[in-house]
Amino acid sequence: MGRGKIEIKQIENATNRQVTYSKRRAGIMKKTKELTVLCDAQVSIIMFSNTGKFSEYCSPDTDTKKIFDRYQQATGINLWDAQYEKMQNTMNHLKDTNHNLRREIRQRMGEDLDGMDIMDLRVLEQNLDEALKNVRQRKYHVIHTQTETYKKKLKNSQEAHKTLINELEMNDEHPVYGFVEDPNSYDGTLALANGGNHMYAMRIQPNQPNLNGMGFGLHDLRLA
Amino acid sequence: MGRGKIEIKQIENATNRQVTYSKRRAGIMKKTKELTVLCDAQVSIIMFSNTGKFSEYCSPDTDTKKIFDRYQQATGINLWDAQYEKMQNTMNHLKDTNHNLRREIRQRMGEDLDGMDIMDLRVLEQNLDEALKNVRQRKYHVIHTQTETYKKKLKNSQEAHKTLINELEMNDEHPVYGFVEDPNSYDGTLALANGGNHMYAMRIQPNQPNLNGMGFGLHDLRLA
DNA sequence: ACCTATTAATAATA
DNA sequence: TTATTATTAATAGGT
Repeated sequence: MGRGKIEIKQIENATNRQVTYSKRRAGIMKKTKELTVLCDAQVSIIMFSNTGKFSEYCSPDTDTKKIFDRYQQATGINLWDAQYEKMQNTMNHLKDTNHNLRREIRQRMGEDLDGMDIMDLRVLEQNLDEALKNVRQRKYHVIHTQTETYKKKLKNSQEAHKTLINELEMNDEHPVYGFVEDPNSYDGTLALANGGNHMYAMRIQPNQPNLNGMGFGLHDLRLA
Repeated sequence: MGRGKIEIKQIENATNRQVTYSKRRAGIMKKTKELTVLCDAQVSIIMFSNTGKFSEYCSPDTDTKKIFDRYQQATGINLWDAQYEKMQNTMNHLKDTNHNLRREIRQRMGEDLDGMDIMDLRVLEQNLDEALKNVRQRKYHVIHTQTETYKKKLKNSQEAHKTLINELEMNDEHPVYGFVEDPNSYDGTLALANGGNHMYAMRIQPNQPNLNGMGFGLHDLRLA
């Protein structure tokens, strides 16, 4: 159906190929439209040319997604649903795990203990006792470290001052006693080293303050 | 292109329609195959006839899913990816939550405390202290309840025995002292009411035993 | 993009 | 469904 018969094999000349693609594509689309009208069929065509050009046809009264859904039904083969279901399972598993983790935390907070028997409670008690010891130990360690740091800073500061004042005295030969700091003004910090359990007492009751990242104390344990 | 020209509108006669569908479908498929060969194009055709009959064409060196993936890229409109991405986000969020819950539990176990400052530690300490009190209180409550139950059982049992023995005495007029139980043989149970902290001591050290469902103590906190 | 000789598709029919 | 064939439609190559 042209000025000569052609062999059905790849057209070498790129321009010719492009022209033929356009013409024949138009022909197929036209035929398809006619088919849908004449025979009341539902058709989806998706085409990519050699050069990546995209074109599609879809019969009226439907859309590509619907046709594809139907295609999946018809073929039975369905990669998406498998993937989807797998994700759904993973998600449910994560939700369950989270739920259980929240329960464990509630129990570690001394709530939700109704389902536990004596053995459970004894294990939990011992566990909490150990934890408490660790936390106290760590707290005292941090306080001690911090106090040492402050002590050193104070000492350095005082020595810097002394040096400065000595220099002033050397230069001016007029002692300036007013600039000597009272070491006791730093004691607010040192008080922490002695336990200082009263210091932030009033701030402990309200909602958990900003803590270490998303760690201890920031989850709504009633969720999931 | 037939024995006469036809108007492009739905063919009323069902048989005719069916015949035309078959013929024209074959024509379109043939043309499409030719196109893919001549022009090196990638095409997917999905067709459903009036009567629900499914047929498809897909160019060689690819498959319908690939073409559809490409279609989604080309159109940008993509219901599946949107859904997929949404699930992925939810999943990531769940994983994060999971991770944080595990960390909180580790901290409540006295581990992973390096990132916490004095305030954090103080709050955690107070929280654990409260929890410990709750757990102890609950433990004693459970022990007390259980002990009371045993006491009642014991009492009932003894009374049942007495009644029985009385009845025997009445009937036989031969007292049977040997059957009177020694109430102190039940003291193993009563001991629990007095704290009994030594009783299961040797069983506490090994791996956490079966606890309340999936609650306290069953998660691998290093995961996620 | 248009033209048109030529081939291909297909409507009616069996 | 398949085969035939008169007729229309598609299109290859040229402009």
